[in-house]
Amino acid sequence: MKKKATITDIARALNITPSAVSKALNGHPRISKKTRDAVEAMAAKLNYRPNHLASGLRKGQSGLLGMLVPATEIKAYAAAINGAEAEAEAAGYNVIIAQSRDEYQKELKVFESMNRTQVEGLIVCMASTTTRFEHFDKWEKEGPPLVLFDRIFERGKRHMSVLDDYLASYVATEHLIEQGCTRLAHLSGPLHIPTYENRMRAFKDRLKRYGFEEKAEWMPTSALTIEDGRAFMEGCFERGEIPDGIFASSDYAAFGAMRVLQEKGLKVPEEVAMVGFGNEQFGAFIQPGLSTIDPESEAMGRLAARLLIQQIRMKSSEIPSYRRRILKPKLIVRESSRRNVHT
Amino acid sequence: MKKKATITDIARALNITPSAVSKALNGHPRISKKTRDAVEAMAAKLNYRPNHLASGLRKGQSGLLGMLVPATEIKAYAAAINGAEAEAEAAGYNVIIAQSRDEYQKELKVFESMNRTQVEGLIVCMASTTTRFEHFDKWEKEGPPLVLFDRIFERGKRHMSVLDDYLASYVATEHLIEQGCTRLAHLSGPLHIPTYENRMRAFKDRLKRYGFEEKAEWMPTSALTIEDGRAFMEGCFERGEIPDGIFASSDYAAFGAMRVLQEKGLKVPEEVAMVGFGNEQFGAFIQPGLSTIDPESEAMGRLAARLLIQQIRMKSSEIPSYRRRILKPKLIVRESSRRNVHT
DNA sequence: GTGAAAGCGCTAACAT
DNA sequence: ATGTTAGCGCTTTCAC
Repeated sequence: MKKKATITDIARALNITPSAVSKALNGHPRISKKTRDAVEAMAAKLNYRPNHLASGLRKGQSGLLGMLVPATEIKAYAAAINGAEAEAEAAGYNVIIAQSRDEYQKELKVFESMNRTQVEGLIVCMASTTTRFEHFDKWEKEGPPLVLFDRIFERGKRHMSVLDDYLASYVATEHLIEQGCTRLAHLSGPLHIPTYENRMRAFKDRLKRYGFEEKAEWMPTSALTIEDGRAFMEGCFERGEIPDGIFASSDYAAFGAMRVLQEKGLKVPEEVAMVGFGNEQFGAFIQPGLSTIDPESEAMGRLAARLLIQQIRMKSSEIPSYRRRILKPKLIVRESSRRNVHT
Repeated sequence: MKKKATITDIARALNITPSAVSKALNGHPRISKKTRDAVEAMAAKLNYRPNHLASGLRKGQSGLLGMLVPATEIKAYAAAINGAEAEAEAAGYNVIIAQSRDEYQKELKVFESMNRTQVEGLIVCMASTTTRFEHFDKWEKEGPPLVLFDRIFERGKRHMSVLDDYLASYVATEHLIEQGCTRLAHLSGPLHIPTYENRMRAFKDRLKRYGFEEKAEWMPTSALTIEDGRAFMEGCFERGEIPDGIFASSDYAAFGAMRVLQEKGLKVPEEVAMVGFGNEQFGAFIQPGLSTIDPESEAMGRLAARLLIQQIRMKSSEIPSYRRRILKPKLIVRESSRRNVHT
């Protein structure tokens, strides 16, 4: 591991000054083709690699973007990361990933650490347990640009890249109704997050439209995990009231509920039709295959990164109005909701 | 977004010098408790955040580790990333993740980019298509420390954190034999990667030990995906020879094979017992549940990071002998291989 | 078209 | 115990 070559080394070897080398390397216009070629040749020969720390310090930029997600195992977030990284790479940025595990305290720590690391921007999907937003306010006042994705909150508008959750829920609920379901349940996440609130609202709107009953016990708001799904379904059996259609805001919850149904001997989709959310990999593997909403997460991540990079490149003088990118969900129909009612 | 406070600002406000502030902030011993307290108070008041770029430039370190994996969706790699990040965070490092998509060319690019980004060390799981290793040689000659994990190669020894693949395969194969299987197949990856070679060797050793037949058609070496698994199984049906036990080096391949068996009406595990590899999430969700080898990936990632950080902190003068961490696999028995032969 | 000089924010001798 | 000084590698005016 020998010492690395610097522009000064190149300069010395060529009998010119570091500043000329810097200009040559950066395609500065006022530099002769001859020296530019010489510099490039020498750089290659010395195996020169620009030092990002030095140029970053000088230019006040780190070349780093931060991205905070609840967990990287969740398919939707993994895909969003891939999208954001692709976009970032194209723009010459690296991405630092952090996870909140859906814990507010961890989220705070990540904000701290991202701040220290001098990221030039932050992409955030907030933790489900986050109900205070001072850290966002503070960041926006003092820090570099920030873009929310997937989960958002409304306190003060912000840049965001999100799914059209109302539409997603509309489509999923309509689909269940088309399949002949009339006694519908919706497993939701916390309603203080507009993401889930929007889905719940669309769900209720559909029920109202068709004159179907709205049962509070069939609309739990903390039902995102397999265990939550199981618990919900077991509760239904205890109360002796089983819905004939379930739209869950998470594939995991849908799976948990489905397994209980199967254990109790009910048929999916014939007796209970199901639609999940998130297009997790396992949904295509289980039997019956789980119908689901594909949240277009890769595109969501890509757009979030693009939005962020736009902010960064913008002269900070002219603060732009808050921009949002809203993606269209895609319903994926598999066996768990297909009853072949009409042909 | 106002200007950030620097140590110079703190120094000015306190009428001392930047270097005193620096020392106070870094817990340097020869500084009075009084000034230390004053500095800390002022730092808090001015909302000071250390600039990593500056200190990094000065100290010649970036605080960044690189990690290259084939793909982040694979459970084993996601877990390894989590492990490595936990370890890195504890040591004050951030981790930059990159994916090769199992393509040699992408791997080369990532090496380039990691070099430019001034990472202080690199953790690598090579692409399955990588058969030339010059970039490793070059990195090791010129770059910061490097640790291999999961997949390794033998050309020149290197630091590594790996599973005991021979043992994993031994255990899986023994388990199938215990369940009464005698006509065994093994779906493998490319044998130029010792990871797969070791598994294949253990598999063959077991067959030999028990005097079972070794059929070339039952030991494909490019069988890691769902499609590969399907293709293998379909081939078996075409040839009219079906194994009664399959150990696959990937849960995906196992799943593909299993689905074909089920489509053809064969019972798993009664007619064909199956064990996969990787402990993918879906394995617990499908029916029958897929027995598998848990590669202890999180620990593997953690140990890789620990090994790397040790190298980094070591005086580069004393080059240490190459260290390896070898993890014990865990067999997870689910329904796909459980025949209740004894008991 | 190229050079000289200053400095980004921080740290580490060395001095006092 | 604190200050002085120098410089990490690079970029950027501003001269010439």
